[in-house]
Amino acid sequence: MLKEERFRVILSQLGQDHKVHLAELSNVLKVSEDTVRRDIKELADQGLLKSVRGGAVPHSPGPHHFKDRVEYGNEQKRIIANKALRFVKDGQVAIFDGGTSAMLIAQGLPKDMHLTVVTNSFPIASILEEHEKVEVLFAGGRLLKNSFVTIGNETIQYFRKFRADICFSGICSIHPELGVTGPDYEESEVKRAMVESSREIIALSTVEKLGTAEAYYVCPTNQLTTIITDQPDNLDVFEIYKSMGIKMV
Amino acid sequence: MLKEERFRVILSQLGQDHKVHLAELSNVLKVSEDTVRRDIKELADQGLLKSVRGGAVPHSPGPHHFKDRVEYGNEQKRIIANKALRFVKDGQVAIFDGGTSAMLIAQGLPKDMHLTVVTNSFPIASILEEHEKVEVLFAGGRLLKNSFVTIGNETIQYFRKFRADICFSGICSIHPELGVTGPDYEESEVKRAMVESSREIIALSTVEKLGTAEAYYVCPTNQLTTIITDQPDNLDVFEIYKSMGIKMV
DNA sequence: TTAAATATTGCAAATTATTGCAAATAGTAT
DNA sequence: ATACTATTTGCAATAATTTGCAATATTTAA
Repeated sequence: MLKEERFRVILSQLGQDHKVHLAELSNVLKVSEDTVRRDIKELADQGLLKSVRGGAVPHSPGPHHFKDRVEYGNEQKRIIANKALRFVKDGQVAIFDGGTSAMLIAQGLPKDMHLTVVTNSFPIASILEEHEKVEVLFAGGRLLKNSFVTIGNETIQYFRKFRADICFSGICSIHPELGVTGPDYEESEVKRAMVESSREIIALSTVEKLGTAEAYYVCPTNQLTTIITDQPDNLDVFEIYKSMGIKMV
Repeated sequence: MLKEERFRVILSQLGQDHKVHLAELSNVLKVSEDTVRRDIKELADQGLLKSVRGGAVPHSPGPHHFKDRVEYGNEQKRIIANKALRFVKDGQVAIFDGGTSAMLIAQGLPKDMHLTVVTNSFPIASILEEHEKVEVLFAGGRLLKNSFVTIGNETIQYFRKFRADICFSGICSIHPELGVTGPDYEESEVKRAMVESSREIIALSTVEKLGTAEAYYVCPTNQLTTIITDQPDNLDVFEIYKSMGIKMV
């Protein structure tokens, strides 16, 4: 088999799956992983792909570039996302935060739903590319590289300009008296801006986070409209929140 | 068997399989591998195919759906990017626009260079993820989905907040009297904001774009500091720009 | 932190290219 | 047809490239 044939296979699979693995290619092409590695290096030098540990990804970041970073395996979050989808209605303005839960919601949105989404998350913007009727308004700011979200004062100011119908905010700690809190100062500040810019606030959490608190304050608990967890809606721990007028799902 | 007949067979098989192997052809054509090699060399000289180790592949290689990626390897733009890299200095604040030229520059930046990059392009932000010492400030705004850049008033306002050292702006039309112009209204507006926020402005263009004009105005030509093209710096057409105090590279 | 997975490097074997050359072939003018 | 020349072909020696392997780093995940 010619080297060029291997190149074709590699690029072709990359075009299809948006990623290739060394071991897999080694099997398919019947050559050693070393050779595949060398092939990938050569293609990378030509700018045709980007070599990464264990394989390669497309070099020009297309629609799927950020999506592929997500772990979709988490069943809890998937349950939460499915529950959350019921709350979005056609024509709304929605704020999505940068967590993986919100990402799964975006992923699950009907392709023909008309929506305006305000977000500070590259992955979410990337996912919504395929949703033709969704207009994406992206919050500028300083880029947090590992998580691909923007933060900082600019981001906050951007969210403040909106009055959204609904806001999906990922897992923070929620405590009846201590309020909603998060582990990172700047991200918590951004979350507050999101929450304060929205009429309806859907908190996405797991039961373990209920009744706990962390260092940085986001908002009072009674500001939440709904708390979505991965559990049935009739747990005892939910009572205190229900009594505060929060819908538990 | 005539040489021409062999040529026919080779090209025919190439059209069918997108590849030919020396050993295989040697069998089919009943001639030595050396002869096949020489045949292929001759066809390659005529530009009818591309000779590779062990055989040959079509001259414009690869399936068509990779055209966009192949365009990435565009030699012209690579030349331009290499020239442009000399202008970036450690510690600067740089504005990058959303074109592929600017993308190639970002890609070529030394991994250890300390830099602040302001951009409205997802791909550029993504490329710069690996550059640990580069801080990325991302301009918010309405997301243009197909090209993954933000545009609109918000984007413009974001750029206006900066006073950058250097700005890399991709191919627009450049005319001595009519100024710098572009084919899209909103993108041209954003480009203007970028240009007006920077001390030094490096225009990335090809010689064909020089002396032409399009519908939407970006800035006066003499506002440009440098024009980088894929050609040597001593062309006659460059004189008019040099006389305006613009550095031609 | 350790343990596992992946990368890098150097190297020898296998494959393919290149070169020079002599024999075979084809073309041409007598 | 013959002699002559130019081209083509196959072969052999040599050079270059590619490939897989093993030993050694390096990175990642737990």
